[in-house]
Amino acid sequence: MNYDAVTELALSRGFYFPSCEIYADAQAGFWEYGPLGVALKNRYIELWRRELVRRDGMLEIDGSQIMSKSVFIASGHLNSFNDPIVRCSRCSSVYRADRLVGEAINAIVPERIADEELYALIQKHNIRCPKCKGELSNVSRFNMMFKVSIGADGSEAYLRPETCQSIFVDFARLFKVMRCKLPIAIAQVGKSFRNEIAPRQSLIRLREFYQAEIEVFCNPKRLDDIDRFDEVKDVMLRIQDSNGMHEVTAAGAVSNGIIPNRLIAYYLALLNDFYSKTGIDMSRARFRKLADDEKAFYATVAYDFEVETSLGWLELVACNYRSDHDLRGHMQVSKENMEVMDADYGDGTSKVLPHVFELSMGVERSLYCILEHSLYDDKENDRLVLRLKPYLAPIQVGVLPIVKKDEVEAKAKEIFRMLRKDIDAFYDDSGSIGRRYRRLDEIGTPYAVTIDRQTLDDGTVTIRDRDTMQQVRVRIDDLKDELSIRLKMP
RNA sequence: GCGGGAUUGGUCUAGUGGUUAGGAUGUUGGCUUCCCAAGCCAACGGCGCGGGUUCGAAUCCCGCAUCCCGCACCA
Repeated sequence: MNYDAVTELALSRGFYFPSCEIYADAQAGFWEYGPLGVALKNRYIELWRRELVRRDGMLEIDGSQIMSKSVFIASGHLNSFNDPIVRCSRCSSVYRADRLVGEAINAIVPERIADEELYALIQKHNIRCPKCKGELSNVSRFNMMFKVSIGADGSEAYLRPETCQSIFVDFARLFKVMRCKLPIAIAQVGKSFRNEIAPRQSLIRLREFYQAEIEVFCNPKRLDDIDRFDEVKDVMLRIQDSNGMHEVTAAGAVSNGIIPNRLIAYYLALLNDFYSKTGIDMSRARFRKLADDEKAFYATVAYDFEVETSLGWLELVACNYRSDHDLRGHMQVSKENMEVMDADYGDGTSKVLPHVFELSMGVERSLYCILEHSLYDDKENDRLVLRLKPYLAPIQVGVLPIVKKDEVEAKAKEIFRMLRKDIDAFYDDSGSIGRRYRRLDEIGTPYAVTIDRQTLDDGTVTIRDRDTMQQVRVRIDDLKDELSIRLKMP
């Protein structure tokens, strides 16, 4: 299905909708999760915990969203998480100053060039607005972080632009108190904030959004020494690099150099396993190796996990080898030692400043892809079906009396009460049975339990399967078990 | 941020200055109904915000905001 269909479903059934929408000064880039959306998100996160955090023995933390200025001096965000821009004084078009100059003088402009130098170049070469030939303003900076002031004296701080900085800041303590050994992964799911110039497309580019990030701390000399690699060596990965698309096993990708080491291959494989269980069509997904000019300022090697949608290829997860960029930065600014002890591998030292490989996941984008890949227009049966994996469905089972008559209704309510504490169940007795099935189909409810006259005679009910519309009859005594089996996480 | 288009019940939409603002769908209640959006009755619910023009504005003009498309930007 396409973006419009997903958006209409989201609005009409309360998966998500614009924030502050009753006010005219509502800002773009902020969206709310409704009841179905938050349930879907929670189940998605639970699958993430299962397939990544627990599977790999990661530590999970939950850090502050507001962090002090020093954090972002150390991380480089105050200097690098902003773009030099110039504005045309006539048509007020805005351009990236470094790129404009680079194109005009046909040379590469260094990343760390000062604004004054950039402006000097603009004047020296008489660079004008590409659109209207108007004069360009002074170079200014647009920082993507939201600044906040704390307390009565208004101390400067920032909303975190990525969740991972808490992990780096907390690393030294966590390593000690959790008795860690390299390699160790630390995970966090939470909100991040970026002051995007042009938020677009509902959940795709937000100013406030959830990230689920994993930072793997490792000894840079031991990147091929991963005990658990055998678990994933046969996982098939689709990897695109400058030589084209490769469909290879994790082990094959390492041996022929498509992936530089086993550590990266191992975590890409875990991520692949996770996404293959979300219901995203993996034949429309790939890991794309980024070229040097696409990478973030801190990355030395980067793969994006991308999924094809009606909006084109969407980046869901940035997988960056950040080397020691972050720990080194925090070590220098805070004077806190971030080195840890590892085994002595024969070079006479066991002290190491860990390197980091990260999996930085955009939660909203992932949920959007799941919705788009799951939504199906079943023309044969004249219905819209959200074919979510049962374990991700916001409402897991509908409980429906076949007719609204005293005895059947009472029995149905009794069964609903029996289920509701263990299973996300929804009771519905309004309208015809077909209409109620359709409503459940549209929000992705995988099963419907129907109570009919036979229930009163022999204590059985039917379970209807959303995708096949087939029904099986089970005893009420077995119902909870029957449903639990079907709803189990994979 | 630039250019273009758009904004009417929860959702989709008709409406070129005077309409009781229409329909579909939905929701609620009732009747009917024992398996896939059936039918009947009733009810609920709307012109993005702010200015202006006009005797009169959903409709014309200006500003703002949001949404969509393209450009630019994007960890």
